[in-house]
Amino acid sequence: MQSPPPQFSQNHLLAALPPAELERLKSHLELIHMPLGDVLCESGGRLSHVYFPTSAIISLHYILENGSSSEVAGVGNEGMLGISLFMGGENTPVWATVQTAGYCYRLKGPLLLQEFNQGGPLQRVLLRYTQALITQISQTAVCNRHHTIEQQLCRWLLLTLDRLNSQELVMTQELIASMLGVRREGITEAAGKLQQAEIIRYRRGHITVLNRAGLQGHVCECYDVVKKEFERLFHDVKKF
Amino acid sequence: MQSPPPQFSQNHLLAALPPAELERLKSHLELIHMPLGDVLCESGGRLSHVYFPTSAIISLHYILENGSSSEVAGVGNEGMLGISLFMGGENTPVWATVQTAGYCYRLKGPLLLQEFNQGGPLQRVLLRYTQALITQISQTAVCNRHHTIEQQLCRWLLLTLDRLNSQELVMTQELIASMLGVRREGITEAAGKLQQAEIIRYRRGHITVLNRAGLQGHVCECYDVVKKEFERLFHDVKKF
DNA sequence: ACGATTCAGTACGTCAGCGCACACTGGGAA
DNA sequence: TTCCCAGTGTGCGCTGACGTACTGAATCGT
Repeated sequence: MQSPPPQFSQNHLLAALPPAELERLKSHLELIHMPLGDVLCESGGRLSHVYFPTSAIISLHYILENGSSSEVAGVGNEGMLGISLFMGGENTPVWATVQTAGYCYRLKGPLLLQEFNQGGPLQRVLLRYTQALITQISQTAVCNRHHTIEQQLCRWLLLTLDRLNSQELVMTQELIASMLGVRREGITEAAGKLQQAEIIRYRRGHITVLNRAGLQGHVCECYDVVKKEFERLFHDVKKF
Repeated sequence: MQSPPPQFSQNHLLAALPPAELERLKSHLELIHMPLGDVLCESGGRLSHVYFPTSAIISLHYILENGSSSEVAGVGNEGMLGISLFMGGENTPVWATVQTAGYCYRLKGPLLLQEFNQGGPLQRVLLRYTQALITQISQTAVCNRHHTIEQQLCRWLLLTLDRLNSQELVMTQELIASMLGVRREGITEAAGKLQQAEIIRYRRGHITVLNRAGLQGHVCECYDVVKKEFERLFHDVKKF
């Protein structure tokens, strides 16, 4: 993966901060590379930092006693990992793993908390993001109940595409299945249909999206709801 | 419904505030009765107030284009309705309806926002609650994917029981079905099993829980996760 | 007191997704 | 080049939940 050199502004939350605010944080923002599969946080584990992805994608999921699991939300360059640090609980039952290798900026927890408690623009941006995250998780809950695997796969692909600059994602069917909390065979079947429709191409751990509009034709409304909510919440964020 | 005269402290969030803080708010807290089925907020609608239930229970649910829906979380005396007012989005895609008639205290939105922005104990309590709500929604998402209707019914009953002082709830199977986002017949079947096991008794819109421990024997882990997370987050809240 | 209405129970056939088993194959490691 | 195996494609039978339709009974309004 030859990523271009990351810019602070690639992360939408950092980009939403007033220049002076960002400038003040810059010296504390540490750039790190996150390898695929890295576990950033286990259930109940404490995060030492908060992470602002630029090219990496982090998956938030819950794991059940019997070992099965589901992603409840993803975190890419539109967001951040570690809201529990400023929300007050310090940790949560969530697992956070690296779904797509790439870069993040990170900030030490205590420092972020201190900044958050100033109540300035950073606080407003982080709270807005948390609000958007709640929508994403809620929509996932409804989607899990009512929509087919194929629809959910499309949703997941579109959300992931939006976080990448590429049309190709490195991702096995097994991995996607564990994200969505379904069988690997279920993904094989759904992906097969999309492949026949020439919407995607699958090649041993590499998915290439040939026709983004095609995906949008198969996706459930959940994608749009989440997308629009993020736009709504961050469209005018600078005004505050 | 002859509820006992509500006390501020019946709502756990109000109870978690330092006495001085609560005292200051008291004159603005308006007690209102909420009838069953009342719609407090439609998708994208703006709330004029935030609500702190004492005996009422509010259901948060998402409605899909095809009309089907699912509850993503419930709000009883452990919580509040209206987090979007201080999180910054002002509204969300959520619907809020009264699931169990009863009393709430409410506070005008702008006033709450002003208090929240002081950054004091109220802010900390509200953010902690939001964090707990996220856990509840996330667990619902996973539960929707992996657990049977019967398990989910038990979870829902237990969560509802915890918010009431009574062992009897006024609730048709149809209504429960729409909460869980399943068919009414699915609830009939699951409730039938629980009834045969003498765990509950069903009588035209009235459920009586005969054996709470029995419910806990049939419930999935999701109930405990949510319960414990609330306890953890509010156990030491006074310290802050 | 009685009819209307709402609610619970039952019985189909159908289907999406599951669990399991196994066969194939592309591509990296030696 | 060859081997090996992770990743993918299939084919079962099974089951939980769905859609639909209908019955019976309890409660409410008049």
